[in-house]
Amino acid sequence: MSKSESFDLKDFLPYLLAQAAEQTSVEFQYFYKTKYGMLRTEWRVLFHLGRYGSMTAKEICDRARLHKTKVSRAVAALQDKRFLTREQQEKDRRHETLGLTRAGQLAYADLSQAAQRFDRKMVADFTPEEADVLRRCLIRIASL
Amino acid sequence: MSKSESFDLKDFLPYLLAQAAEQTSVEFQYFYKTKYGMLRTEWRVLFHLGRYGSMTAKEICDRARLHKTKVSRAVAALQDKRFLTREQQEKDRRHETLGLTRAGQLAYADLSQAAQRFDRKMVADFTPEEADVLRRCLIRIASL
DNA sequence: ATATATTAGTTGTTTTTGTAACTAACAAGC
DNA sequence: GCTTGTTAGTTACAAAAACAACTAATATAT
Repeated sequence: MSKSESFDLKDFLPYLLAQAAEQTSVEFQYFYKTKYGMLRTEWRVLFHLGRYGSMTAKEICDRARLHKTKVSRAVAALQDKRFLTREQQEKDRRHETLGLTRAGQLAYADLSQAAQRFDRKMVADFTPEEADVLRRCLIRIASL
Repeated sequence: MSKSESFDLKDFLPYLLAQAAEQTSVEFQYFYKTKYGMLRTEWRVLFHLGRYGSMTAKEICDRARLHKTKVSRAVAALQDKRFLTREQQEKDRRHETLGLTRAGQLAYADLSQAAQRFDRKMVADFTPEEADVLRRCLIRIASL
């Protein structure tokens, strides 16, 4: 049997990663999409503001590795939902400081707790060693 | 420090999976997109036909866990590129058997070898044990 | 035999994403 | 000052994905 015949998509890491990511993404969507009508980028932006406090869109782009147009649209959507407010900075009016409203903070608290429970539940399927290896491998791959 | 404050997106498995999948996907795109002008679904369909031989669109849907509209459009695109041909089955004219042309087989050979090299290069960043755990974890997560 | 349900596959419409071009504000060089 | 360049953010348009509705062929039940 030649090498090319024995090779299978099921062994191909990019394929496995895509399938695994898709699977968990669909499951976790229940929390931000069904409950809050958010898109994935919106949840990520909300998370960054909730976790690290007020910051500008640019800072979110850098920290979350998200393109500025995605962030721009997510911010607009979150503002529509009354989850965040913008405030233009006086000394440099190009910057606007983004901050969560009370409703935004509540959504963050709810979602981040759901995320923690979700994560713990996923990890529970593996031994601590496996979970540790998995996490480290993913971090390494993601930061190439 | 409360639990919710110590929790970070960077520790959240669905996030890590998405980032890792995105990263490898972008890299591997060079082969099927830049070289052959294919979309990801097209490459997957091509792969299934190249690897397992002629079959119907439905069989590809089932094996590749792909929605029928995606497969339908990928098949049409691959046909436009002269990579596959369709043949209606006589005993049930709803089915059409899809098969690769010579050009399709060459593209498959090229891409599947590129995939193998890509995979080996990724795995080389890890110990055999790590790679093994990673693969097994991903398979488990993907098949939930 | 004919009405009903299924199945394979396609097409159309709406969302979402990606990319590039744009505006507004500031900074630097001369 | 006034060009030129940069940066933050938005907008507009094109590519792609998601979802629903559709056609055609066959199978099933009465």
